Amino acid sequence: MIPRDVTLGDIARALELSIATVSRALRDHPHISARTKHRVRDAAERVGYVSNAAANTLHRARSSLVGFVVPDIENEFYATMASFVAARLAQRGCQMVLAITQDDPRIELDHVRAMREARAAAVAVTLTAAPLPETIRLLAQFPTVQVVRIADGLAGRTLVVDEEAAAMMAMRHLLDLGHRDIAYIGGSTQLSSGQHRLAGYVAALGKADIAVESKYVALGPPRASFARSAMMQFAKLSPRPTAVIASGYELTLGAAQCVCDLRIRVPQELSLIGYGNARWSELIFGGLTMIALPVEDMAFALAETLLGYAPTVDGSATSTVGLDHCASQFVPHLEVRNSTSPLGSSIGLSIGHETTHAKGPGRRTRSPKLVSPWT
Amino acid sequence: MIPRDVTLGDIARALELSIATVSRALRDHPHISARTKHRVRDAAERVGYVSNAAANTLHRARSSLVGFVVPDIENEFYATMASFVAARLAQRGCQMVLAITQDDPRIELDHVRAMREARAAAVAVTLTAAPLPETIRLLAQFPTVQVVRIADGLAGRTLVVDEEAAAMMAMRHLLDLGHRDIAYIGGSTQLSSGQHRLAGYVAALGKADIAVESKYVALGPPRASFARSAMMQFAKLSPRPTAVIASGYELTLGAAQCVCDLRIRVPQELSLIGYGNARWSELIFGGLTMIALPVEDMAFALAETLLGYAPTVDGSATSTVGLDHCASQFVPHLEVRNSTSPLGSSIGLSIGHETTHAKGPGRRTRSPKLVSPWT
DNA sequence: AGCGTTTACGCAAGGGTTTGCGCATTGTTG
DNA sequence: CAACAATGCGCAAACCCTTGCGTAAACGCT
Repeated sequence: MIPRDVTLGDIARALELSIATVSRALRDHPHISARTKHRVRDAAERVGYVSNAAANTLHRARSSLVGFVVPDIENEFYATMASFVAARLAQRGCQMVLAITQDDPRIELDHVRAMREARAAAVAVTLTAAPLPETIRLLAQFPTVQVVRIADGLAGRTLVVDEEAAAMMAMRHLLDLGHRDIAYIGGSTQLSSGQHRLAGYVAALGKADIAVESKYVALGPPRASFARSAMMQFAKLSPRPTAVIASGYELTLGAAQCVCDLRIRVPQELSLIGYGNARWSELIFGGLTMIALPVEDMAFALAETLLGYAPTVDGSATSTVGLDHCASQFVPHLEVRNSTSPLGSSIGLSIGHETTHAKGPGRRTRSPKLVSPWT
Repeated sequence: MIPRDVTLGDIARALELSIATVSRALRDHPHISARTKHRVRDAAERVGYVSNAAANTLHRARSSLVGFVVPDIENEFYATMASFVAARLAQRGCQMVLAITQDDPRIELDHVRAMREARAAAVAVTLTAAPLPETIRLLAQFPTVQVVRIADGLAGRTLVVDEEAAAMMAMRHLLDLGHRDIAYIGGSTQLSSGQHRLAGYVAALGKADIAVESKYVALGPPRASFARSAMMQFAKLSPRPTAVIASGYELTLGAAQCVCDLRIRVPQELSLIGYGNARWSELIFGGLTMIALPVEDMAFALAETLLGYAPTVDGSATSTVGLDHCASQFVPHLEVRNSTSPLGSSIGLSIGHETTHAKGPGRRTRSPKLVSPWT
């Protein structure tokens, strides 16, 4: 710990070789004899040599770090993405550094600056609603890929979701079930994602010739607390909505909390659709119908893209191959479960509405058995 | 992007100053005139200078990076910890780099090695069940703090939970409710945490003069899938357990999944206690009784400890102050909700068992209102 | 023997920053 | 007025590694 780190020089001295030779031996340079390589590696192992990443970074003016800037790691979507991407990058000798902005532009800037200082090889970002100009300026200085949310004025690849289609899909499902009074809880329209999701909601209503009632639309920060209070408002409305779409992870959580607090029976009294890839979605309300994102595909695409930008450490050619396979725009699908039912069907759990756009196998959608096999 | 990064030298040349002066001006060194400082800062701003972290790290032989090695970021406990710690560290100019091991010792080693190469200032780890010797050797080379799980043979601070007390607390709750056939799903006893939790289970049974039935104990990898199959096994038992404790985040998730799949009614047919800080715990089964950890306290302690090791960037004295306030061993508490009920009370939701060890205000424990205010 | 080629290694530059020390210039005191 | 402190700044070393180029030996060939 306190003892100075062992350097190439130390090994060189011990073996009476030059630093250059030691360096090359460790990097498996062709022009070094097998015997020397062996001696060097052996010595390195013995003295516990560990290369100095800083010196490397300094030399080649860029590090092998890759940044991932997310608003919130407790959101399972980002957690999964981060997890997956980090694993993939690690395989190729890149470290992912995760930055959490809490949707605060100041914090965001600090993180981006830090990545810049670290000479990160590339960075993936899900920007805050109103990024500071400085943030954009800094981001422009390295290969950037924007995830989910996109800001204009920033070049580079983008990985987005067809939010509008997603929202329309959910709406279509509800409309098919006969719902007309459908409320919507969404993130701020300053977010590109929030904007498009709302657009989908509006478009779907338009198509069905239903007017958009502003009292049925709640837009705000993507926090559970906001969704909770929005839901409370809906509960007080006179022609009460018969269905609600919460279009965000936190928003879904908040809406669910409120529903639980108020002991609203789902789907008998209210059909509810959530958004995101929460693992708990199948556990509540006998299964919460969700707008689900293809996280794995997206994570794969993101990882490959980032690897394309990163310095190829192990010499393997920059495999841009994967990039062609994966799209830039991903389409979500609706996981129909039991939190949505035909309007007016107050007869316990509803059945027969699995004919919709659900792509995945419906096996996890539970049938309305009443007798538990447990007893 | 391609244009070479601007360096101190560039600024120096432009201003006809020496590099040293520019450096000092930016770091607010006392022996530089205000005028010069201003000129330098102005120029730096204008040309978009951003300091080279690698050069710094190289110079002072240690970076301002702090590592956090966790098994799984989708576990809300670690997500919250990471989130909190990262925020705190960022305030002090440290970057946290998150490493996810997936409980794989190989991956763990890779990450730890990378942190070593990056000359991280300190690292917090939640080790895998069987860390590679090399991993331990590397960890010994910097200030380490072990979180939740501890391995012997590794010095440094530890941040643990009184797992045994936690398990006993949960058991006590169930025993008080009249349960005798209590099953237990736990993580591998190779994990210090798994070991102590199990010890608590066993001890509580011993105190109550109940023999430990091996068929009621399932130990395995801390994965939801394991808990799920363990739960399946329990369901097949002849004297079926009337209560189950799942002692881990993933394990709780898995157990809950199984319960949902099997349509077991909770708490009427089975009392269930989970473990961790899942935000969804209040949403399922009308509220899942949980062994909850004081995450925030722990995160605070961790952050302060790490800051104590980190180089004080902004010159502020290494505030080891916080450290005295916070313990090394944290005591969990039981959040009693509605997934546990007295044995034999098949009368819907149970009431009146809020007299137990629940520390927090019981306000979120829902009363058995049957009529929803919604309708 | 002479020549070209391959193999094995060393020299030294360069990359950006920090910092101890030295050198002026200006201001202060005996 | 001399001695002295304070102020403001530059020189150069050090941090560790990579890599282009140079050198020297060994080898195969005519």
